[in-house]
This record gives sequence, C-alpha cells and structure tokens, in this order.
Amino acid sequence: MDTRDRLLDSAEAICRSQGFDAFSYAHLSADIGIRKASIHYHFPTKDDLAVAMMERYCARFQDRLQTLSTTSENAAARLRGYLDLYREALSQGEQICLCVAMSLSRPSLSEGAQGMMTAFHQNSIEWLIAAFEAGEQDGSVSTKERDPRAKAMATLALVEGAHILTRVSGTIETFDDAVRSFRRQLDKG
Amino acid sequence: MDTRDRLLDSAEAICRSQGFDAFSYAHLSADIGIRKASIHYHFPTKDDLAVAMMERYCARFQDRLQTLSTTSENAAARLRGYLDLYREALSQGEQICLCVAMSLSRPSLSEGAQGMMTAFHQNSIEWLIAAFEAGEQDGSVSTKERDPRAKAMATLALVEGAHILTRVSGTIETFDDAVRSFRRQLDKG
DNA sequence: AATTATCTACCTACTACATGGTAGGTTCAT
DNA sequence: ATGAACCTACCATGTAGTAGGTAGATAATT
Repeated sequence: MDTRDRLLDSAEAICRSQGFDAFSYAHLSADIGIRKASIHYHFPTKDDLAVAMMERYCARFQDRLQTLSTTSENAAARLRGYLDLYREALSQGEQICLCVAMSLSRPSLSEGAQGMMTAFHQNSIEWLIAAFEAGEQDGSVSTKERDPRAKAMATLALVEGAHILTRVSGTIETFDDAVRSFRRQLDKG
Repeated sequence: MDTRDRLLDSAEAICRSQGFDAFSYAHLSADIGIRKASIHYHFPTKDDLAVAMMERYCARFQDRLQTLSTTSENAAARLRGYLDLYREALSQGEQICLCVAMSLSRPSLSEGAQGMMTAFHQNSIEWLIAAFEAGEQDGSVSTKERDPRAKAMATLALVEGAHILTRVSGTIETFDDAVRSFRRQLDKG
C-alpha cells in the first residue's frame, strides 16, 4: 500500500475513535514511520487531509450502498443491509462513522470538509427515501408512517445515535439494543 | 454570578458547539476576563473542569426529567416533553447535548468524566423505560414494539442522532424532521 | 480595640511540550 | 537532469500547568 493510503488509514482510525482534534501529524508520523515534515508533502495542510479522508470515506460508503441496492432481494433486505453496514463500521465498538466524528470538531474545518459532511447526509437520505418507497411498493416494509422522508431521517438519526451510545458504553450489544425495534419491523414485513 | 459558574457556562458553551478539545484555558480567560492562571485556582486541571461540567449538566437534566414526570398528564405528554427538552437544548442548532459532544473526545478524559457519561445514559434509559411502561398502562402510547427497553434505547439514539444531524445541517428543522415520525405516534395514542 | 494570622481570589511570569507549517537539502528511479 | 518522496532542522504559536506574589476580607489572639 502506498504512503498516502497508509496516512489516510491511520488518520481515519484515530479520527473515528477519538475525534478530529485528537490526531496530529506527529501521531501519524510515529504510526506509519516517516518524518512529520514528509506528511506535508502528501497533504500540505491538515485540512487537505481532512477533505481527502472524507472524500474517500464517502466514496466507499456510496459504493456499498449501491451494491446493497442492486444485490438485495427486496427493500427490507436493503434496509437490513444498511443496519449491518453501520454495525460493521463500529468494528469492536470504538470506531464510529467518520461523519459523526467530524461533525463535532471545531467548525474551522473549511467549507470543503463541511460540504463533504452535508453531502454524505444528503446521499444517505436519498438512498433511504428510495428504499422506503420501494418498501411500500413491494410490500416488504410496512410502517404506520407514510412520509418516506420522515422515515429516512429518523433512520439516519437512529443509526448515528446508536453509534454514539455504543461509543459510550463500549459494547456492540448497545447498538443491537438500539436498533432492535426497527430491525424487528423489517423482519415482520 | 460567581466566577466558577461563569467558567462552567463558558466551557459548556464551547464544548457543546465545538467539542471538548476545542476550548482552552486561554479561551475561557479571554471570555470571562480573568487571567489564565487564575482558572487553575477554580479547576486545577482541565479534567476537573470536565467532571464539574458534566456533574452540573447531569444534575440539571435529571431535574428536568423529574419535573416532566410529575407535571405531565399522561405518559405520551411526558415523552413529548422529552422531545421538547432535546429540541430546546439545541438552542439555534449549534448547541448539542454535552454528553454527545464529550463522547467523541479523546478517551483520556479520566474515569470520572467517562463515568458521568455512562451515568447520564443510564438515567435517561431508566426514565424512558418508566415512561414507556406507563404509556402501555394508561394507553396513551401505543406501539407495535412490546419491549420497553428496546423502545427506550431507540428513542435515546433517535434524539442524540437528531442532534448530530441538526449540528451538520445547521437548521433546527432537521431535528423536527428526524423526530416527526415518533412525535406523530405520541399524538395519535 | 489593636494586632496578627489565615484564607480567598486573583495576579505576573514562567516552563515544558505539542502543534501545524516552512526552508532547504538528499536519495534514487526514470 | 528532472521530479517524486523523503530527510534534518527549524519556527511561531498554543497548550496545560507551576511558582510565587499580592490585595483584601475574615477570624484568632493578645
């Protein structure tokens, strides 16, 4: 793997477990074994790194969503896959969604990085809306709520909030507990 | 107001809008108008400040929950009040729950501060469980889900996640969108 | 009542270290 | 001989925290 990717990996790991302000070029340097100044060759400023990190994360996530859409047998399966995606992202319970992690850092992140976060949510919402609409058509997702947008935003809030709860408790069971009710709805449909 | 409280106010404001790592004794100093070193008289270390901040926040929140329990006419009203509490906490959309904000900072927060966060969630969950159980008894809250613990954890995740979404979008409408589905359920019952 | 000691809440001045970032040089493959 | 990918050495600034002093209120002792 090339240095650039290793830098992004290292940065993403710290960022997702301790927040954006928690890692420094010195940490990365010690972590991957090149001098601090050399990192500036790959990412002139820390904000460049932030943007690159978000871009890669968003692209990967988007890919996964795409795959889910095409391979799932019905809308309920798609949404179950979505839950699994967030569950896997937790790793052992210490890695939360990069977007959640970044959202709390000082808003001095530059419009570039801010924009990536907004885009990430936008994409997620659109995907979820499509999933819920498909669920109503194929009958695999039955809910009282009719408004697909409300359902989509509630779902996004649920999984991101579940990440926070899991981060605090430290055990992945917390995530399962928090999404249990929603998951049961998907199984019944 | 005495200096100690002003320090806590200032710290809490920055912490809830930019994260724990975003404020320094220098910021507080400039904000309330005493010298940086004098802050160490009130809070010897930054972690002492963190613990005091969390203690005050938890106590206040607990008080509010208590009030809600005693003054609401039924369980649905209690839960509606809970949603309002989180909505108000957002202020104009930049102030998120202190516990959510702290949960992302480097876990070098000391067991004291970590423990306060766990306690906060514990208290919230217990309060919510009681509310959902009351809702089943008085018939004001009707849901498919039977397990009150699953409902409680899902609700906590929902409101904390809604805070994150609101923080990113910057508008309070986001919060309303995210909890709309749940709130509608409470109104119907 | 006058003096002395103690305590609170601040101050100036400092340290040691971490931070992001820069200047300029070296190695090595193309 | 050009450029990518690194290096050493540095800088200005910000960080939490310390040492030691001071004005003023309060309490204790004579």
